[in-house]
Amino acid sequence: MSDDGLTNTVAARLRAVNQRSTANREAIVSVLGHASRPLTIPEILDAPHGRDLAQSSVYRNLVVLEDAGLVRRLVTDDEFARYELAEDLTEHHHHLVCLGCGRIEDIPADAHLELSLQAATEEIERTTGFRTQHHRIDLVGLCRRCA
Amino acid sequence: MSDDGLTNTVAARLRAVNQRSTANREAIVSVLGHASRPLTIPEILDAPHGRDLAQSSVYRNLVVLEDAGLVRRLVTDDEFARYELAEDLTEHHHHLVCLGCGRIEDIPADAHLELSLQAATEEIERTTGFRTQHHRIDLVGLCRRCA
DNA sequence: CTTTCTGCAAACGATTTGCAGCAGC
DNA sequence: GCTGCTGCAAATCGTTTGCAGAAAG
Repeated sequence: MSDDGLTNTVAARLRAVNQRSTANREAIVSVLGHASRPLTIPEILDAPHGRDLAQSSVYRNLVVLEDAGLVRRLVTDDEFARYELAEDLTEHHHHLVCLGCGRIEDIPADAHLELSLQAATEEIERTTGFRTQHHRIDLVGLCRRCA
Repeated sequence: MSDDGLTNTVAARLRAVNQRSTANREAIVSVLGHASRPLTIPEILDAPHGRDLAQSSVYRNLVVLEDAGLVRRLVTDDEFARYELAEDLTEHHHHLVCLGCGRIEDIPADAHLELSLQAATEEIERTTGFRTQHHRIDLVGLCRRCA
């Protein structure tokens, strides 16, 4: 999505949940939109955005952005939560989790794998009554640099 | 694995990392071994084990048990971390994560899905240099009761 | 102008840690 | 008997929250 299209989507979805469109919120979405991986809050605070974000505002705004369906929160084994743009603003992807440096990288979803998972999901829903909303696939190991 | 076999494995792996075999540690492993899903620390404390575990000891012992390769720690979106027996003591499985009640249930791995994922993993390792140690697949949605 | 957002500083709560006494080996 | 485990209570630290002033609409 173009930066402009993204800006419009942000404004629209915030309005839809009765939240105001503010410079802080735009800045946070912009930072996430330019990353190829989920970011921690320290990383968001350190990223350049032409304005100094207060930590508490970032925490509060990420909750709002998540409610608005603009952002997804991930939790992993390390100390900080991580945030990425909602999948309908990016592309369906999975994650490589590095045990060495703690970094998480996005990886595009594989079509054949998605089909297998969809078949397995349907079988599970049939036998358990579970209603799937989305899935997560993570490969956990060591990235090239840490290997 | 039988309860006795498990007890021996626990003793052996603790010894291997220079840790003592204690009643608390056996009790924690036993509780996890009788659950069909990962448990939080409050759940472990509430489970009957014929002995009163101190919260701090449970936290400390779970770290030791994880080091010994007996237990795996999971983190999800809710407030508490969850613990389950290491996969070589159970069977390879994936998780159903319920957004309603927060519960996580084990689900056996599907052979065809595993093959697809293995193929995708090899391709990813080839192109990125990532070294996979294990993977996670979660279905996130609502369980039968919460649907 | 009114309502909501922001930044600061204080509160919260899951997890970790210091310490003195008890248990594994 | 040493050494390391246990329980208690206090500390830690990522995250949340109360409040007074600033910005969105």
